[in-house]
Amino acid sequence: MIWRLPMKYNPSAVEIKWQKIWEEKKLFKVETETNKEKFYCLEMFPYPSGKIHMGHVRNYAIGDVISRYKFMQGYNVLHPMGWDAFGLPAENAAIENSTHPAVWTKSNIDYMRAQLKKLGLSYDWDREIATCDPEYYKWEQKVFIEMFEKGLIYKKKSHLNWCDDCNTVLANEQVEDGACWRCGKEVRIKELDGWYLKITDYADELLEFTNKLDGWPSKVLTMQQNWIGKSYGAEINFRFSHNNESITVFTTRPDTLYGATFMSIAPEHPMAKALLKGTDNEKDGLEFIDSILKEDKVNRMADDKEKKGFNTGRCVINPVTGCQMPVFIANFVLMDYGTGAVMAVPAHDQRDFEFAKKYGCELKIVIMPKEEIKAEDLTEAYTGAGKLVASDQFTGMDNEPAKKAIIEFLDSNNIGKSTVNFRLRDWQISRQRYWGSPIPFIQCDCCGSVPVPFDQLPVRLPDVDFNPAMRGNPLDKVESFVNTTCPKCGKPARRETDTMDTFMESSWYFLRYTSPKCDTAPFNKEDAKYWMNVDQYIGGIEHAILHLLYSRFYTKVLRDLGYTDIDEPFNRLLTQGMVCKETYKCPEHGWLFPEEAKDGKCAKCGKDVLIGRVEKMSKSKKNVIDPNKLIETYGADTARLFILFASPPERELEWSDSGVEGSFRFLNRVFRLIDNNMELFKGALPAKTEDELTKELLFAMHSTIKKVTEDIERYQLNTAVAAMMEYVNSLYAAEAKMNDGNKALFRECLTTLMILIAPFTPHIAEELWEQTGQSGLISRTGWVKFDASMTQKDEITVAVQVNGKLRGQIDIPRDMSQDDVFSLALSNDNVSKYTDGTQIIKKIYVPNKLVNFVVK
RNA sequence: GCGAGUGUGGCGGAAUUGGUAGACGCGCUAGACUUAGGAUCUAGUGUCCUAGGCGUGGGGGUUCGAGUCCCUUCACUCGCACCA
Repeated sequence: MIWRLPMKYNPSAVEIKWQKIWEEKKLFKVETETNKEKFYCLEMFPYPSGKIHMGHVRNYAIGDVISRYKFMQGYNVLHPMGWDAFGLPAENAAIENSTHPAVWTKSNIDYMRAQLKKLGLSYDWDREIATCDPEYYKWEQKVFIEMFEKGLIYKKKSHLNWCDDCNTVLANEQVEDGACWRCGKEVRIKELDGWYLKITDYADELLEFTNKLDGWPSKVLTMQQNWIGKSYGAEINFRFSHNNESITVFTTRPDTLYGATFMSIAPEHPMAKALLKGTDNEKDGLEFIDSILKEDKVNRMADDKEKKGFNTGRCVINPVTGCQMPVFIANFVLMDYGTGAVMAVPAHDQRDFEFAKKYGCELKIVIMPKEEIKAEDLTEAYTGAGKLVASDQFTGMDNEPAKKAIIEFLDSNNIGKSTVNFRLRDWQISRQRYWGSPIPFIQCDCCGSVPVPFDQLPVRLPDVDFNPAMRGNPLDKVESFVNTTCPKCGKPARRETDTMDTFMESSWYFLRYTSPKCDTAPFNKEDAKYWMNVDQYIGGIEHAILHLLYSRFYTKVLRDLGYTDIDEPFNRLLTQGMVCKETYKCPEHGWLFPEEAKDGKCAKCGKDVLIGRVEKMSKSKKNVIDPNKLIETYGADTARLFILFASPPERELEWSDSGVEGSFRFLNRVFRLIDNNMELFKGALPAKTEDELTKELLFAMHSTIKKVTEDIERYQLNTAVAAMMEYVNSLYAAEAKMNDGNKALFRECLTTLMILIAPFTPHIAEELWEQTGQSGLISRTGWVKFDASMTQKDEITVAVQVNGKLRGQIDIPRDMSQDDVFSLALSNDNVSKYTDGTQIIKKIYVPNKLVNFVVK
């Protein structure tokens, strides 16, 4: 802790002063009429949870450097901020505190906006949006109806987690040990209606474009590719032996069809109960289905879950072998992948193998590897490549070409066909919750689901009194909201009370920013055309799948509805790493806040504190640093600088209090350096003369500009900061040697320093700019350019190696001829020690860098 | 299990194209200034038996030359996970 603040640099006064000036001058308000090239820099907007945390600070500090840098480079920069304002926490807080979610949300937004302003971020606050604003969700509702009309939305029943007491659907993560997280009631699976968006219609395009998003981290693209999960295979029909019906399976291994000895279907499969009808075991079978469906989804999908099945007593006929295959209902078969039924090939699929061992099913080898295997010797399924055996006319074929051949055979006999399957499922957007955008539909007994006419949008959330006794969806109980008339037939009808998943709002907010006040459409087409795409998007890796995939999908939908021409919203994506910190634990009091663990003793009991692992900052582990306190102590500039310097943006950042102090020290050094030389900025300076120092200063200045510029371009902000620190060190060294002839140059070096630090620590830069009497604001000053010729030294030190080992260094004039370099190198005392009496068989010269003699 | 990533001093991290490993910062050591120093400044700081050797998780390879490329192995992190 600093126990005496340095004399002149007073961050809190400086920061408040400049934040006020920027705001008054509307410095970052977007220009509308301009010839400048545009740059759209966007950070993921926050959920207004109450206050900003360090993850936000890191996200926005990175975005701010990029925006301010682009701004100084002369781009017309769009750098907006807003609020992902719908969602569960607001509603839970409302119920708990008997306040309306809108009130809670608004006060959080006001508080967090003030916090962001304290960080000195260059947002155009005139474009601020909050997604709970009816002027925002109105357009979402309109687009929703248009999607419906285009066949991209449907309603379907499916099996979901349900709590009887709360009367609502629960997400998987809201089920704890099979019970409701809020009331503790046992959760059951219920078949329920929900609204779905047909994201699967876009699966192929979403997948294909992952190959074109070269500004995205490959990690995110790989995750999305896996999520979409395209696989090629076949659909094959199997006839039942007891009636004329058939059942279809999906398989990626049609080459193993001759080895299929039984079949497994999902408990939810529509045929499951029908199959049991009339069998001896009907009652047991139905009980088995119920017992599986009763389990919550998390449990059922658990890692080490034992495979369980029930033999229905029915059989299908293998279409190529004619064999009878018993049909099992099995707990591990998923209804929402493929067809919900699989042909089981126990010799060549590990799951089927385990299942067959347990229930005594036949194993039949049809793929033979080079080293022969026998069914009775198998301890696990053989899933590798090989030649087909016991497969009629396909016997002897390699299994890969056999896949195609068997599909062709099935196709020509109307038994099956080649098909593509996706892991991606349609997007279920129904939430039985209040605090979300109402789904603009009316349920009519005669007409079904009828969209609300456009002129009646938005469907606003009705006013509700919240209190702790509330259960279920508040909307269901608002008669005036629910009871309406059918827009089609005029008869009494019920309004839809499901609201939309909040990922809907975040799927298009970046488009709304381009014309946030547009009242005739979701956004103005021309404005979107000018601003899109987002040139740089920055956010957490946790959104790699959901938000980023939904946004890509929604953008394509808007394109197909005629709203835009763009295929993809985000050109470049930067996923910043987590902010982590050491954890502290007291043997008696558990997790401790950093301030409770000072000097290694628990503040409550004095016991020794256990220092735990470095983990992501979280309230539960108490390893958090409050941005407010940080800014109070050191100022926003120090907070920003430390965060940018400590780690490259994509990687984890480990919090370090002494690192923060180091950054604070650096800003003091900058302030003092310029303050010490204030007289250089007052009046005329002597004419320039050239000496050694001139060369050094020119080199330092131009190479630092080059390094900082190039590092910002490639988003290596930590090394950009390091370069500025190095520059300041060299300026201090030069200051001691300064004479009249290079005062003017030194002044130029200082001016350059202010400009270079401006995107990183804008307040101190602005203050020094003013104190040194420069005109205008530094935030509006052009970025500095470097002269490449100045970044090269005339005298260069070249490393001399003998057999790859460093033996000496020589100073040469730049671009000396190769032969001269060799002879100079050989004349070096230490080098000649290793070359004398040997035969030089090879000489290597990397110009201006390195010499290597290979000797024998 | 599948996929991706990471591994460099006491610590956070540099090394952009295969070319002097350890920039910059933290910490530490010594000194200066000082009533004092947790401020500031100066010098030093990978390691060892200090000629020189050894050093980027381990082993092997390619190369005049490898933190960087290839093979192999270990450890950790993240994502997905009965996806047929």
